[in-house]
Amino acid sequence: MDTIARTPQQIGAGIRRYRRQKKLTQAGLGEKMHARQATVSKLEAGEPATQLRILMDALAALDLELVIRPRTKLTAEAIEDLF
Amino acid sequence: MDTIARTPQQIGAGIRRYRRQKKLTQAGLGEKMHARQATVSKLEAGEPATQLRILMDALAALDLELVIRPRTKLTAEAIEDLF
DNA sequence: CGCGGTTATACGTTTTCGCGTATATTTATG
DNA sequence: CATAAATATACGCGAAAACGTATAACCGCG
Repeated sequence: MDTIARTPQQIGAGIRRYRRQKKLTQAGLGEKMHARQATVSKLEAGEPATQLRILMDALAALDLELVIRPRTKLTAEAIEDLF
Repeated sequence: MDTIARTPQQIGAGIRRYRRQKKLTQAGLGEKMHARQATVSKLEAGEPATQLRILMDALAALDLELVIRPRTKLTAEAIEDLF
């Protein structure tokens, strides 16, 4: 399932979901992307000052990609995803 | 058209494309998102250490959103977009 | 319960942001 | 061309990340 993100928190939540799907720990992901477990923790927590490099490294390590697109109207279903 | 991004450079290029579509200058976008023109410039240049907050503020100001999804195979068309 | 694995947090250091301010450089337009 | 507008770059500063290392808090499972 694709994840819509409009805030750093939502990005973090998405990363976490995909990481768990792949049965990886934060430490395991950290190793793949050459970052510390603590850094992965902050990324997933949605720390707004996290650097883009960290995000992109995580996405690459999880074989994910970003799409930038015009904001969609929120469907009832999408609203559910916010929680 | 949606933009696929796997690197900070591609994110920057996407932002720039959407900004121009909206007939905004870097300074104009900067004002909307409470950042300096110089900061917008670095974001669009794909500076990897740009902070997530800056990216999300820019997306919000441009009425855009992110989607996180598994990497797609590159179609011939998508490969064109890389250049 | 108790424990092993996972995740959150801490401290000191190095690195780098984004800021204000200012200017160089590039690009568009008359 | 000339000139204005837009974009890239510079310097010094304060704030905060990511780092190594370590430990505390949490969570599932026997």
